[in-house]
Amino acid sequence: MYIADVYVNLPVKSIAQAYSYIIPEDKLFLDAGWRVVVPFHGRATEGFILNKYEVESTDRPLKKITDVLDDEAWFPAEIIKAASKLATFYLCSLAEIMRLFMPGKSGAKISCVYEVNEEADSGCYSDGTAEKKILDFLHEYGNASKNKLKKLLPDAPVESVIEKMCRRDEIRRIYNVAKKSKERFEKYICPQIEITDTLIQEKFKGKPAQQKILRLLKDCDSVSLKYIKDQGISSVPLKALAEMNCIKYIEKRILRDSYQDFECEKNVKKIKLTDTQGKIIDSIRPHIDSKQYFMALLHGVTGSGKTQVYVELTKLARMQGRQVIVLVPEIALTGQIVKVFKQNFSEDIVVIHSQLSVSERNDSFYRFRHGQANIAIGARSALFLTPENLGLIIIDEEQDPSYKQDEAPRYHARVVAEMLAKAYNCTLILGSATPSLESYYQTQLGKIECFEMPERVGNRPMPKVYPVDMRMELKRGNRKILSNDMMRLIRETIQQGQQMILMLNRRGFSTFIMCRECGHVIKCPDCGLPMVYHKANTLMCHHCDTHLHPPSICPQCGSTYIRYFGSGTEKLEAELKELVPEARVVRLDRDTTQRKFSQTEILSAFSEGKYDILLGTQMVAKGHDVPNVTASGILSADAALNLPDFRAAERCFMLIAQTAGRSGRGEIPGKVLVQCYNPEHYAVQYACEQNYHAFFEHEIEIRKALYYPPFCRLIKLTFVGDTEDETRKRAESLKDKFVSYFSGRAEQQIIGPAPDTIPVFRGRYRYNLVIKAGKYLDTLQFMRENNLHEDTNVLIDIDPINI
DNA sequence: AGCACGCCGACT
DNA sequence: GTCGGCGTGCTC
Repeated sequence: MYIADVYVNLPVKSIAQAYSYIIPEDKLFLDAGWRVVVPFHGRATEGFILNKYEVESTDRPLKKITDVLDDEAWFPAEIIKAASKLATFYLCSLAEIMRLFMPGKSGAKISCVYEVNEEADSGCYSDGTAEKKILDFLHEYGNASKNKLKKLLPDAPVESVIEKMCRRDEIRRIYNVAKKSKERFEKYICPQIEITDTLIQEKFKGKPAQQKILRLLKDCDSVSLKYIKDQGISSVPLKALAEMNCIKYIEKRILRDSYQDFECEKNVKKIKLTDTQGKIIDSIRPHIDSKQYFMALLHGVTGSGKTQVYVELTKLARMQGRQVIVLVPEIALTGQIVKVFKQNFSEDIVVIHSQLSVSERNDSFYRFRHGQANIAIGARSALFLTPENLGLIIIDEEQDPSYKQDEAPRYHARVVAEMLAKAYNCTLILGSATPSLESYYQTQLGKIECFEMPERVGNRPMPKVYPVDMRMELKRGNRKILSNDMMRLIRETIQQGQQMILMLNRRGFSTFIMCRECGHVIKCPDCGLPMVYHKANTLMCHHCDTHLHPPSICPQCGSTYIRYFGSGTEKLEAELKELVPEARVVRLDRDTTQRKFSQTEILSAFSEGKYDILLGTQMVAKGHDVPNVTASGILSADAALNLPDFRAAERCFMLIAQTAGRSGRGEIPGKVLVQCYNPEHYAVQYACEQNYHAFFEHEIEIRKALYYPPFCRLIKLTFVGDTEDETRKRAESLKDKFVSYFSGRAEQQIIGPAPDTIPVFRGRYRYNLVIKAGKYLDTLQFMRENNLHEDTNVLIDIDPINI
């Protein structure tokens, strides 16, 4: 008999291993890579076959594969190969990685109906019993879903009756892949009773979890199930409340984004390539044609026409009949690139983004899988399509931190793309105006090829960038967010009918509130970070999204002398309205874009000239192209410099360079003001000169001296535990093991333990160790020998974004 | 994900 | 000593 090892696709990390199933006689064609339906814990579950083998007999009874989902293997061999390398690299299970390549987070929707066994006789039950009614119903109608049976027998314990009848083989379950629904739904709960404080305290006394749920539901129509789970509440109390008819489960439709309806003019004028563009394309062409793995970095200043190079390279790959994946940091903010690709390739494109419904996502996966569309554009999840014949991967703005997934598995799109490119023998192009130090260093070592595009298209000048020393402003008595120079630039720009971008990298109104009497800062009750004041009279935690009402007296000393400090985009918006009332201002940050569509709406309204000033967080610095923007201002350029992170300077440089790059893309040269408190800092200076190479040379020396990436690989280990002492001790003991394991090898270092930036999260203490690995493979070996990857109280982050 | 088991505090 | 809430382990 043939056995298949199957990974199930359930959205839980804990199911990490493969389970064995018997391949039924009529499905012997099944092999590695096929998607199937298997019974798992009594339910039909989507899974895929990892491998297949023949055995004489099994040492324990195995279940059979119930159904097959596709007409061919879902996973090409290349993907299985790349995925197993990724699992090794990121020290996680293969199942976790493979799940990324399946559309739909919680697996294919599988419905289950019950059929009657023809031999079963309802005569052996007396009239009126549930068993008889079920059998009679099934004999008459053929099959029925569980819900139908429940409606038929509202008072009977239908589930347990069904269970018993299945065991007696009177009825059997039949699994079907559910019909595609057009919309995507999210589960919510909503209250069925009037919730009052007294009710919570009296009727639900001694049920803390249920009280917590009811408190969350008080004063609102519904709360998403995900939010409840995020509060650390298990499914048990939810079920209890539902059974008491206190709450009801509902499904809310998730609105779709507008991208599949993205229309654009088809007859574009033919673009003549510049010499630089032509030369680069000629150099890469042989690599694409050779069908060998090749990786290159395209370093082109803002406005140098990288997008056109992407288009030409895509054409080359398509001429070979091969497929292309284009990654952008955030699809809604980079409509430009989608537009250009649609103009060139129209029907051949699928756009992948997080707002797609399961069925839309399924369709996109399917179309790409079968070559009905051959170019995919999307955020990092577009890497997990399953192409037959991939020929080119492009990662635009490769330095962007959104390419790092911030939950397990914590992969970086660049690493995934490299593994895929190697497995498919295809070309990988990284593009950026300000490449990450890691990537640019690789080009210096000659490990990846580098193509430079130092000039803007049409010889347009780079914008002029000037620092503004805010210390001098303060001395002159200006305590506002906007300096006098900035005010002048804003007024001039508006008077000339041009547009401006203002970047302040903090949301909200005031960034922290403090008691002037005792110095107490209001902190988030859940994670201990300072709470940010937002205009709607709420305090928000930007980490875990907790909302509070601001206190009028200090919770520590009772003083009323509470003051609001720091400024965010909301305050800037208010200040602008007061100082430049004639300006039409629009704000772009996470708060204004919570509604679907609005990112694109705001950006297109701005580019149509409906607003004079676009202000916002770093969102405004991403790759959109508005020719009428002639000025930009950066208001908190060096705030990030004070953070204890080795990438602080790199971030500061990139923020300035990218915001500056948004201006002067049309005929009129751009002007940029950079407000800062450290204008003499090298990151600020080189950014104002827009001199990437000088910045790189300076920064790389510092990284080398302090032994940081790209000279080593960082691994962050977060220890989680119930008591502070025990957690720290476990971290310390691992540190000792590490030190003795690598006894004195200088290239293997370990720092810590130190409390995490969020020292206590949901009542659990968090301590970090940071490993600086000169030889990553050896460190991997060490972690595996100590079973760190199996320890649920240790979180592993390879190449963390912040430490 | 969601069911069954078993721990632990509240209450006869 | 028993009952019920709720976290946790397990799913071929």
